[in-house]
Amino acid sequence: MTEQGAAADDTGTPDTATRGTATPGTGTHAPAGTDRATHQAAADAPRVTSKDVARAAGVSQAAVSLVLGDKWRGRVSTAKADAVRTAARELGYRPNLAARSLRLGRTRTALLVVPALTTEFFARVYTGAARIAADTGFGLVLYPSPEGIGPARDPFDSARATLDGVIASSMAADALTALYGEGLPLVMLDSDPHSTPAAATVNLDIAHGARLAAHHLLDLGHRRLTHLAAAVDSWTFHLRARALADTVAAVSGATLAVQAAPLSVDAGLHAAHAALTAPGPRPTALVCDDDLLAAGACKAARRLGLRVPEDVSVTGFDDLALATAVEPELTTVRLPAEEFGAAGMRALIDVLAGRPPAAPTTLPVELVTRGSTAPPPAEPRP
Amino acid sequence: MTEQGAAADDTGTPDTATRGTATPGTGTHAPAGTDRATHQAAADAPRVTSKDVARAAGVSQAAVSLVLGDKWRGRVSTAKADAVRTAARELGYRPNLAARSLRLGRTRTALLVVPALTTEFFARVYTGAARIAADTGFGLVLYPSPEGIGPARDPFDSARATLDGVIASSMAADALTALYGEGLPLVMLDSDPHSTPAAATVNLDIAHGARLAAHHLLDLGHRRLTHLAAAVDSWTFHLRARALADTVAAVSGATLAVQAAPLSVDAGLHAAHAALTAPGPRPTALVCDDDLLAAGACKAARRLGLRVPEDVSVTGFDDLALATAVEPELTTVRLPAEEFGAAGMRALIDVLAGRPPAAPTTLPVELVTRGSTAPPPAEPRP
DNA sequence: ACGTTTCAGTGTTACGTATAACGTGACCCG
DNA sequence: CGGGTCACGTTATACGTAACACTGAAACGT
Repeated sequence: MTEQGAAADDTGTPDTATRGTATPGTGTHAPAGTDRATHQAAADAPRVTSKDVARAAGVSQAAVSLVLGDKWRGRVSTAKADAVRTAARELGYRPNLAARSLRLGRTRTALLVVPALTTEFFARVYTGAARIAADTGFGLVLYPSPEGIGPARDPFDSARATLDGVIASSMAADALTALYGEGLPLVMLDSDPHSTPAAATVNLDIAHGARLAAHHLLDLGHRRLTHLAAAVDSWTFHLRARALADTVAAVSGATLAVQAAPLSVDAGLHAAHAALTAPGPRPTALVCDDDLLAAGACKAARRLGLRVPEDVSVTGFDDLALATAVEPELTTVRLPAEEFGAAGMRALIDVLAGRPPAAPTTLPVELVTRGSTAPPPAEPRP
Repeated sequence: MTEQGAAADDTGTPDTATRGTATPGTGTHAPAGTDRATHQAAADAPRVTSKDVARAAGVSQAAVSLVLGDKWRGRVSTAKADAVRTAARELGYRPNLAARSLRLGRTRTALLVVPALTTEFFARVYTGAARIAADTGFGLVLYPSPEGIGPARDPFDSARATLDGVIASSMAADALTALYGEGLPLVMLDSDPHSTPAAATVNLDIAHGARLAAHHLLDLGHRRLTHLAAAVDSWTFHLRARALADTVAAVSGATLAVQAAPLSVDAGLHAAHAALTAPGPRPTALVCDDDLLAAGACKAARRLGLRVPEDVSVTGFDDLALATAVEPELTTVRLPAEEFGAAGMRALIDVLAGRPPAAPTTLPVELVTRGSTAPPPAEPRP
């Protein structure tokens, strides 16, 4: 599968193999097979160590460490401290993170476990977490789901040695079993606080979002709703289902059916088709667990000759870019994805610093009303 | 672990600080409330080192390193090698990556530089690269764009010390200036092979994709096309523009206008509106630089009372999830995003291993014909 | 004048790994 | 039978950093 690009060679690529690359000293005559010695790809970097800085500044290495570590108050004179700092700057000194990690036993690196990164939602969660990680000098590495990553080794093999802590989405709960008991500080995103032994928890106010969506539709006059539910066994989706059911049940005469589907446009299409063609009175509103399902639902409705929102209303969840790309634009529950990730990272940093983690945070969500919802069609009176 | 209170040795220091060990200065009278010292969140992990394995297996630490590093042929007996391996397994030994990196001067970690991760395309690129990184025991860290990451320090401050190599999208060219000259092996994704000094290059056959889209529309009979061009100064978009212009120019009587827009649904909407309402004969086809622009273009067309594809055809680029979420589904150029990232990672690993990088790869693209393109409306004959 | 505290530093060590350098016997060959 | 090779290991570093333990002075209080 390596040589893939043989097809479509009409590009007229320069076929001359004479590549004027750098790579000096490639032995042209000797094939040599594989050089056992490291072939010196690009190791011309004269590494600058703290000892070099010390020599340049006329102090000891220990003083350099003190000054650069900002622990020199009353230990090093201001003059020498300045000398150290200018020397470090002029030499372009960068501390060797491997050595520091070895010494300190900490790596300032965290792991973010998400079910899948291609999901725009989790890409945004990552972005938010990475932003504040970068601001605080942390690294953030990703573990984007067991099925996405292929048959790799246990990704936590090296975790204990490499990571200071973990932030995990409850949607990746299967991966968590591998972590459990590893003794790593763990921050959970959107998980049942009673079931998971986490050092801290950050939640989105999912139940409130579901209630907002339900109330919106009920207020418009809808009485027959169907919940296009994610076929994912996860806390956040259980919450949505329950909040939806409770809200609908509170309004007399309203019913809530449920149709499960994996999280994709296509699955949404099929599930909505099933819901809209099921025997009995047709639902007038479809409440979907995310925007992909909602987009699929809109397609299904139109294929059945139904107009959105005149004949059937649709709501989504997440407010992805997709929500405004489809027509009509989706009424959806906006989740603060970046802030979600950022809050998770902040909580982890607190835990690592030994600060008592802030009380379990719950981030507010909001209903964005767009064109995919409207009052139900006039009921045919029998 | 010296016996502290044994006797007054040569120093003759009085017992002013008899407990020179942990927690200095804990006043016995103080209730102590919250210890300022590290609060010991979860540090009960009894780290297993190669020395522990050595002791358990009855060999020296060096032998453990040899065996586990698979360099023991003719140096250690099979029996002892087995003993080492079982001891390592039973103790749950995990090599300390920080120590290894310090010793070796390599980290087995690469950096992927992308313009933005929220873009589904680059999320997929990352996924592909991460998959093969995991398979080969590499780490992969992300640098998701200067504007996305906030006012962090130069992310390459620690790069030289932490990274073995870099994979960079040409769309993040501004970030590359910081890298240039750092001496890190660099693999470029989709860049002009003549302009960038990279150790290896992996390209998508973008020009071919653009030609496919243009030919598709020209074959359907379109003669007035407008290119909704990304307002991004990047090699890949220059390529699209040129290939499009060349292909259209080759068909007599066909014209190509250009309308620039940032890469978003909204920008596509506005740009398409401008293109469709510009003075002169209306274009019958809009060729968009990505699917977001195409989705916006569809919205603009419909708001002007034009049907897609009957009145105006639209093509996209990338084949994102969005392409099948909108209606009509988008005719688009599918780019093998995961394979793109994977090829980049493979190339970098080759470079790092000292193997001559495979010839500049060009990955094939393909046109996916869906519902957003059709023959142009019958021309009103004056 | 004398102990004591503070200032301003330096010497040294350990973190855990990989490998070069250094022995051992045992065996083989001339 | 002596030297040389081989098979099998061990000892001893070095990587770069942070922090502990210590040391001269100078300042300070009485």
